[in-house]
Amino acid sequence: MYNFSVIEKKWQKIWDEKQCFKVDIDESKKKFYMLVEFPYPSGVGLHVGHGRVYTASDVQARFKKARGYNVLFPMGWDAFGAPAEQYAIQNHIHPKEAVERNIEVFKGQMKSLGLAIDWSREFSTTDPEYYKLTQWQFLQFYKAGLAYKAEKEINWCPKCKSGLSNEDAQGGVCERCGSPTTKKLKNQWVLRMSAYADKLIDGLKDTEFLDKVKTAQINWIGKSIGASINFKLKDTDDVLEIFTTRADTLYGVTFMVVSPEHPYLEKYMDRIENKEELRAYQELARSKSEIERTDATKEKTGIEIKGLTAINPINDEEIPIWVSDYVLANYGTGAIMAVPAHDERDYAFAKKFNIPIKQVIIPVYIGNDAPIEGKENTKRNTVILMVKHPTEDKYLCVKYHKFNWQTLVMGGIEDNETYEEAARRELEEETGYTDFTFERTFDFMFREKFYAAHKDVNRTTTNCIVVGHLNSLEQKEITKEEKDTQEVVWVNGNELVDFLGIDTHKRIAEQYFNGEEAYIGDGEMINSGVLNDIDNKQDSIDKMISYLEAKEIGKRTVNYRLQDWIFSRQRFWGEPIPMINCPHCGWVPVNEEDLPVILPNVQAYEPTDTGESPLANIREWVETTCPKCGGKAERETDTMPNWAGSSWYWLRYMDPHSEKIASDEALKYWGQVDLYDGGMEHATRHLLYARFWNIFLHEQGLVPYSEPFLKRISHGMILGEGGEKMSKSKGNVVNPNDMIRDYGADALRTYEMFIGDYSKDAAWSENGLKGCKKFLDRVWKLQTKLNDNKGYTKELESIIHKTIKKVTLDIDSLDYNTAVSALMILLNETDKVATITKDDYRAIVALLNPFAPHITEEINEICGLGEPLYASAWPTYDEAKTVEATYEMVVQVNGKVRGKIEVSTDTSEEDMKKKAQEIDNVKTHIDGKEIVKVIVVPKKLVNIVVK
RNA sequence: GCCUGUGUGGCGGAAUUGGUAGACGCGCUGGACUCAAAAUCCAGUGGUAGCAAUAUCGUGUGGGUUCGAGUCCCACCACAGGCACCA
Repeated sequence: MYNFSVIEKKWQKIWDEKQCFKVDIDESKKKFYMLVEFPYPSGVGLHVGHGRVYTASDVQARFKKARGYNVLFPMGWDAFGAPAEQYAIQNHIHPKEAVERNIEVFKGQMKSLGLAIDWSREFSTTDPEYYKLTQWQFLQFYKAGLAYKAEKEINWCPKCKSGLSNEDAQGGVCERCGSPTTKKLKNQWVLRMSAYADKLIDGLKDTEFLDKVKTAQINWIGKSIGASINFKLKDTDDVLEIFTTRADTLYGVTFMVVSPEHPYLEKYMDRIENKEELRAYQELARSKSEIERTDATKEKTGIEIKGLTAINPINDEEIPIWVSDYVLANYGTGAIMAVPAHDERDYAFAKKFNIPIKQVIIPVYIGNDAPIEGKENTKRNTVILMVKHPTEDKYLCVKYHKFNWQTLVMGGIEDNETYEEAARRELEEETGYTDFTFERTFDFMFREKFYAAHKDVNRTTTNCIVVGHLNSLEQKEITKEEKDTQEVVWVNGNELVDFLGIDTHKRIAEQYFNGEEAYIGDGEMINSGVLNDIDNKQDSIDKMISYLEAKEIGKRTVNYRLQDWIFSRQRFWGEPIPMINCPHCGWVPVNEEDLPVILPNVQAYEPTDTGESPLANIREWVETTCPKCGGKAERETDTMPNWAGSSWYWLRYMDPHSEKIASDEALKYWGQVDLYDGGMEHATRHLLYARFWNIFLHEQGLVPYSEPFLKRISHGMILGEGGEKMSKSKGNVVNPNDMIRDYGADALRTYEMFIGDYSKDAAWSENGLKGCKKFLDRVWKLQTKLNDNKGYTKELESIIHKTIKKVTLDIDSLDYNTAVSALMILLNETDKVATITKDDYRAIVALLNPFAPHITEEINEICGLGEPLYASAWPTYDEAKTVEATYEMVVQVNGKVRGKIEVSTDTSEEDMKKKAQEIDNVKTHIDGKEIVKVIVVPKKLVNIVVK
């Protein structure tokens, strides 16, 4: 047979020595920039999952190269940050050494996979020449006013002893170690990313990111349009500013809520009567982890502030102020107007603390008998009664004889009557019961529009639901008229919903048993002054905001969930932030010609307990002179987050030895990344940071494109044989080195492409890998079948053209698995012929080359099939020749397959119909039946419809 | 709770976008070669009934549209991922 290990090493050496994949700017060719996320060189080496991603990128790169593109396919190392540092701490070596060692391992593994990488462009984010430019770019942010130092409540990981950005603390969990994060007040460098929120949303239009990636970004940015409204603080000159998307509900405000961190609490502490209680609550909130605090399912907590109230600017009502941690300090203004009737959270809070609920939007339902157009409409206020039986779990209903209605007791409210009075009167009139105890009314009323058949008019009722119970079943005599029209029925609680015949009454029963909910839907405005009678949300919001703006008590405002980027880390292994703190001049940037600020050698690089970077202990490094006044000054000791180096690395590949980010020529030629492959976990971190960074560079005139990446795809994971995630503890980790040793890189690559849909997870199967090895062995063995004929073998011609077409289109659309399968089909066809030509063989190895580059080059060379494949053009196909002379025509009767027949491809529709009906089995299904119609799909099928 | 996805043989997965469901591979069964095993090669392989031709059921569940539905529409179920008190 053949020794794949020898062949693979041979070709890897040739590619290296001849620099086959080294690229330069070539204006005569179209460029293609294939980028795959560069790895953190950790100590464990590559995973078979990496193998899948790098192979797919490599297939793409080799394919595009063969198609005539000038392909940039680079690789580098994202070596600052946690993985390298942790490896170093655990193994007691300097991170720099650890990184060098790990890079060697990674690079060796990539080479043994046979990747067509241009290694002349390799760099590491930890190279001083590279991080010099990272620091330089930070200074550009600083000079543009987009980097600032601020005392901020930030996410803090107690285990890593470092601050984290919002993106690094998603879900209240540290991105590095998984511990729950807390909040800490720290002086931090921050990048003003929030100012780019709209640009980050708009820019997505110019990209071809996967929809789920776009959605994730848009959700993370969390744009919401609303209004900010100023509530006067009573007896002060201050206003409490709030943000709301529901300005339409301003009349429904019954309390305010501020976050425990709100500055007014400190400012007015002297006036607050329940200081002790407030302090205790603030302390409680602070001590909680972010997960505990933001758990939406937990019960709401809070306290009312005594001695401080607000004034509703729309109606001058005095409104109590509460403190609760369900209001977040870092969103909006850290304060809200609470409208319990129309917000779930406010409703839950009001219910718990017995705060009044004021409905300002009333839902409108169309009754079971819809209003009839043209009939007179009358309006009525009504009460509907939920009356409980004195001793049993039964509820009072009435059954109307005439109209077959089954309802709760109900009736109109007369002038000057309270709900309770109306309820008592109706109860007595309709049922004779008098011994009634009133409990409450529902929080929400509703309107119903319907046709009242008994009066022949349309009605609009405004309904209040009264809840109470009877103490005894004593009944007064009721009028004959009432008796004749209806009958009193007691219905069991569990049968009530089914018993009631009207949707609105069913709903009442459901709400009675399950509890009411805040009404957040559309409806008609009530109790709302200037807004009354508007019947939809959006109009109400618009009208209210215009009104507020006219009166200068509020304005239209946009709010974002996206926060500024916390850019300081209290770690050793990162880019030093090139800033100097001078007692006279304040923060002064390091002179650009003094860059890079080199990361010094230290004895201890473990994080400190003081919340300071380990760099702070190196006095000779910290102590420096002020670039401005020359006096004594100190360096910033915090370092950059590990996302800094990855926020511009794709630009560096374009020209990795430039003094600048890259030369203008290179930036212009390579432009945007055409295809960027990476994990979904970066959709809202790296991808957002990188886009922000690039948009900024573009605005500074430093790069030609605003959006860095044209197309972003994401790949599925490789799972263990059982379908679970590979992990050491499960013992199901597959080491790519072992697979390469046992089956060869070509087999591993082919299998990883064949394993399944590239965008989806797939379970590893060593038998599957063996199958692909077998396939390559069979391709190898075709050598024995070579003849001296020219061109394609006649019997194979059509399938070869078809396969070229299929593989070409499939690689273009990233359907690698079906491309491999098409090649397997082609191979199976070659088994059916006695001998093949060199041209047949050349086509097969050329198509297979991106997947299995070593073995195909070897076959190509020893059989003398042509130029080396790495330097050859992709095979072409003739569309006309992809069509075969005959096809199998399918015949259906009533949509069921009843026969198949081989016919010539140029058979006319008439002949198709005729031939279809000649098939014996078709005849048996249509004999004696009437043919209704015959459907013909050219070159495919005939369907005979019979009755 | 909300937003994305995804549900197809024993397994990984195909299906030209409404036209033969299960391509291709794995596994399994039988056979050839071998003293034997491995490797290799050949044949078969969704369920049920049948010697067979063939019939019938079958793409998470239940409805619907259509000559024809894995594919389209409605409702539901399950799983995965993301977000989650964002006012």
